[in-house]
Amino acid sequence: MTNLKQVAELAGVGLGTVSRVINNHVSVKPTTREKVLEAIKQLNYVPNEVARNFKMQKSNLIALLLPSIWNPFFSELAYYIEDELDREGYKLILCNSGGKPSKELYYFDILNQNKVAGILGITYNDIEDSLNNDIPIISIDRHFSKTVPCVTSDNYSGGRIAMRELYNAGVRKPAFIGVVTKVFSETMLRKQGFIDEAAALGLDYVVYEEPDPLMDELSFFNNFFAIKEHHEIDGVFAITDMFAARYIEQAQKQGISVPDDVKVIGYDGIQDNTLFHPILSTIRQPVETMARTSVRLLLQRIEGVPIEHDTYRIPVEFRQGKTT
Amino acid sequence: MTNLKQVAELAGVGLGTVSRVINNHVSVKPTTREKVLEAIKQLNYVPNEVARNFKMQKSNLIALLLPSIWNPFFSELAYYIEDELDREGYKLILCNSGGKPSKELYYFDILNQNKVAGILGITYNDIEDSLNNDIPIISIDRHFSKTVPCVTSDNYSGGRIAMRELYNAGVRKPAFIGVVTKVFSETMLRKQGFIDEAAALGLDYVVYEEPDPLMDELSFFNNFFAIKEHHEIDGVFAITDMFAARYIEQAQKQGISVPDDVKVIGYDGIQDNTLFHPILSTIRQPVETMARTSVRLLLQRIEGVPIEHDTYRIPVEFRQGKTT
DNA sequence: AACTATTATTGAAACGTTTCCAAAGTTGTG
DNA sequence: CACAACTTTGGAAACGTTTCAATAATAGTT
Repeated sequence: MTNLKQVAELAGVGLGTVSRVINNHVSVKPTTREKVLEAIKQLNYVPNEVARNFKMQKSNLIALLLPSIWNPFFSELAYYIEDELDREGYKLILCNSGGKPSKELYYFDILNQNKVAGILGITYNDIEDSLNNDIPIISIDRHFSKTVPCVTSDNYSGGRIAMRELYNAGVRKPAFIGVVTKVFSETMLRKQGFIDEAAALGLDYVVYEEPDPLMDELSFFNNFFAIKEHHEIDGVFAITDMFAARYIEQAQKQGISVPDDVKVIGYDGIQDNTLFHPILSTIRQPVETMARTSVRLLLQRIEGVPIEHDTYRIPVEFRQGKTT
Repeated sequence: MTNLKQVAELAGVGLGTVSRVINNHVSVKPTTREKVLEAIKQLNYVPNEVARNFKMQKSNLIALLLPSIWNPFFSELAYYIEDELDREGYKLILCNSGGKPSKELYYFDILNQNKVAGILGITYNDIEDSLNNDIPIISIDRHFSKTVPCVTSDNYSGGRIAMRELYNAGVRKPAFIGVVTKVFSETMLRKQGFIDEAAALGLDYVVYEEPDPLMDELSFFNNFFAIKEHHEIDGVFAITDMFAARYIEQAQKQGISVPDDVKVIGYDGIQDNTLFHPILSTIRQPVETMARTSVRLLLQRIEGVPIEHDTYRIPVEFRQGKTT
């Protein structure tokens, strides 16, 4: 591998000059620049990013820490994040935490050691304490602390809209289903929106949440359908599209027809839901906007520009499918 | 940030000794090791990975270069790859090429500059020339050259099994649909398996491929259904599950019922196809095995262990859905 | 031409590791 | 106790870049 020194020698200039040419610093005479460029081309020189990162004591790596890339919502998010990062010259490190606290902590350590430039975190657990203030973080969908800005969709409005749409579709005994999320999680607001709207409409409603976020879905629905009252439900707002899809799958096994017996609305608006049976009505999160906003804010942080708000809520919209 | 030197000073030993303790080299007296460990703990020292990578002239980063993480098949693959890499102490860099040659080349350059330890590539284009032999590569689903091992599912058998299953379901006028892939692509064998099996069964068959791999699906199906002969088809083998799903969606708009009028089989076995309407019959690729095999081979390469075969074909299986 | 102000260039030092040679310490043997 | 053989340790050198203080070159002014 050729290095700076070899280029400098061939071009007959000093190390610093080559460095300035590469980094487009101003004060270098056009004729000198030419010589250097020529030498670079001739030697087929490419700067060693690793050495550069080392010297600068920072890398051009941004980590995306999420529960599982396998989840279609996260993979869409990751797609746009990677795209935006690439435009800005950053590379994306992907970390699947499985939603486990230990894995989340583990990755924070690793990323710290690797001096990543920043972290985009979609975390499930309270990891405040282990936050290293050296590394800028932007959180998606969860509140860490005042010092970590959070990007999220407007979950509360989403919850209200969902309930309103169920109502418009004739639902009078609605249920919210999901997994319990921590108090500081933004997704909790979906439930709150649902509750407030149901109350405003004067409806009797059910909230059923699985306390263990890692419990498998089969047991969840077994428990759910074991409760007699749950068979009177005529509308379901599920915390995510995938959860809604699982509900529909299980409901059909119980002889419940969607949308005839029960109307269903999900949350996310994942791409494939047009392929689901039946096409799922949902609250669409503006994934692309969320992704790009998160990246922008993170880069702003990295560059030391102060960030105005501590929470950025992006508006959602209802997308009509065949389940309402 | 504390560094080696500070630890050495506190422990009252030399630089080399601390380094040897950290890297678990043998020749260090137990009492000395204790002292060092104590100092490390006291100073809360963590080794600077960036400096380490620099000194060693290699990083612990592996790049995964694929068309789009948004695609559910690739996101499943990425999930298992990340898992396997993490076990081995490597980090995953994610690169979406969009299947564009320019982007693939671009990423090869970038990754080269960043001295990644290895690359897992799912590429669409002929990028042989730009391969830098310094970086070990394992290819998934495409053949580069003899020097780049390829991990793939048994596409040929998959094609034959698909055709056989269509036949068993009563199909007599089958079609293969997909996008044209390069000669060196393994996925081409799906078509070949289909053709050979159809021929062996003495059937009349149709092969319809879109020449532009980046054309949008809507135009593809418009073109497809515009051909009269295509309305006589009673069975479809699609090159991927997503493609099959799109076919079903479009066919229904044409008033064609699946599986009554046309039986359909996809390829991949993506997780969500149980949520599709109707549940898709498919040839399931053993994604997890493929992912872990690829990683193992790549690490083997990185460590300089020679690799036995130039192609690893993992067996597939038919998974019955409701479309056959 | 002499001097000043400005612009362009040089190369040593530093970043935090690992490696390696030389030196010091330890143990065993006759 | 002297010497050999082995084990353990110290610290300089090196990795490829950026930066910065010092120096050289050039342009501008009188």
